[in-house]
Amino acid sequence: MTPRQNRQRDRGIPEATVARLPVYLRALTGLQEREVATVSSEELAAAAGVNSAKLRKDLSHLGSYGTRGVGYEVEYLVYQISRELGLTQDWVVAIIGVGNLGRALAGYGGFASRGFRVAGLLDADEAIVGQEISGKTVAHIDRLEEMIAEHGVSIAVIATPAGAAQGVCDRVVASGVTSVLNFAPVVLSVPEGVDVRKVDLSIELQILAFHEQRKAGGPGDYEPVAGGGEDPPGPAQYVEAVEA
Amino acid sequence: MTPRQNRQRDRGIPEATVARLPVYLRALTGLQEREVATVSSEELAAAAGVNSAKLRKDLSHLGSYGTRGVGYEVEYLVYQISRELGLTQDWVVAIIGVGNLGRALAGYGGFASRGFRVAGLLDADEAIVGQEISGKTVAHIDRLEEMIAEHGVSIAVIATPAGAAQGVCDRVVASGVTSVLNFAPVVLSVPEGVDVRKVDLSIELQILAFHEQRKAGGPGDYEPVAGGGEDPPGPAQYVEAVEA
DNA sequence: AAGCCTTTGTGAATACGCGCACAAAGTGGC
DNA sequence: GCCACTTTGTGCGCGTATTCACAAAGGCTT
Repeated sequence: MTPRQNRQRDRGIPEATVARLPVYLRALTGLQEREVATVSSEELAAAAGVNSAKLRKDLSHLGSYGTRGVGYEVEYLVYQISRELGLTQDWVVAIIGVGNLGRALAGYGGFASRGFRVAGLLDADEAIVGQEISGKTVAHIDRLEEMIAEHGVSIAVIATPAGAAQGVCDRVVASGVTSVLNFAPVVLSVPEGVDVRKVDLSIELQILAFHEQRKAGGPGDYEPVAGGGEDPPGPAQYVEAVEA
Repeated sequence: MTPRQNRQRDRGIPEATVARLPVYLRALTGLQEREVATVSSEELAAAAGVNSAKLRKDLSHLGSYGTRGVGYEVEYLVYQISRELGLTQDWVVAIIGVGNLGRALAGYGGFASRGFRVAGLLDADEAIVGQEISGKTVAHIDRLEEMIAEHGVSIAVIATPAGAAQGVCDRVVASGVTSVLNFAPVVLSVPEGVDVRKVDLSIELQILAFHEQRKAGGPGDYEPVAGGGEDPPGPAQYVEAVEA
């Protein structure tokens, strides 16, 4: 991802900071529910699982919203972060692909609670079209463009099989959508100016497996290839290992 | 040190590299299906959506597996990456929390296809216990420790409501699990040596909203203080703070 | 075998993110 | 009003990640 030129003022909030703001926000709303009025960077950092200096630096990118000697006013900070993240306005979301995952997403409470409104569910499978899921009727994918225009969809959630994802992506982008959340296990290619974020369960598991393996002693406890001397194993031999 | 550290199965593979290896692996298996025998770093990088120099450097951490002037042999590279990630062995997974998301996870094909075996599904809800989901019968959460020990679970997937997640996490960690994939919207605290990865749909959407908002002109070009249209949360206090 | 062409592997430069440590700023007590 | 105490905001150094650019290495052709 390119560090896009951010000409807007001094609003160059680091990407790493942006990624943490939602975490802070969640911790803060938790405090709000417990009616805590103010919180120190130390406390909030602990709740968010980060270093307190990092938290202060992150917040300093939004402005100077703390009070030295006291801390941050919870409610005020919630509002500032929400505004920075764009959560003070509503975002219209379309979920494309109503398989197991799409269904789970449609029923996910975390959407509505933060200003994300699911305008519609779409699928190509005639057997699914027409079904009612979480209070919404599944529409046919043919009506994708229509729905995007009609409801003003600005974020598309792609939960289709891998093979259909790029095609769907092209269509939503052609319809003017510039933000895509992709659950399909493919790398989507999009034109400049379109943001894609990817969630991939399989990749997360593989990363965990790597660390788990390392804890257990790393790869090559056994040498998987004969003649494991100093040279890298030749290409011819591993095939047996793989197919064995 | 010689430029070629033979057997540089250096445990110091950068985290950023590890996170990309599964992406390369997926691109490679795609090539395998199309029966492509060799691939250049340029082509593979394009398929994985990264810079080719980065790809080469990533692969160089695993060893010197390419041929200059030719590229990488697809099948060989698939094997090497799989081995490095620990996918040449089976990993036993337990899914805790069988709501919408847990159900979707249970049926997710990406698990089984990479050596992840779902040993069991667990839930606290008596109405769900006993149901059959994707060929597995849901067990009661009381049998968590028993199941972990019996099946040798090494990765726990937590898909419970937020409130239950930390408790479940403590229990799986106490049972010896050292890798956790957390879907619950909470920050889990775990002892040293336990890896936690988090997937949070809501956070991803919020990050997209931030960028979407910025594309549209950024937050609060005008001061979003009282009278500005929306009702900011909370009474009068922070309004003063804004203007002060 | 020699030369040309392609592509890898990597040194070097740059950018970025993190966390320490501390001065500045504000609060509360007396 | 002054002082002691708390906590923010940030300068700075360090380590990691990314990208460029090129020499080395291999194959292919003649």
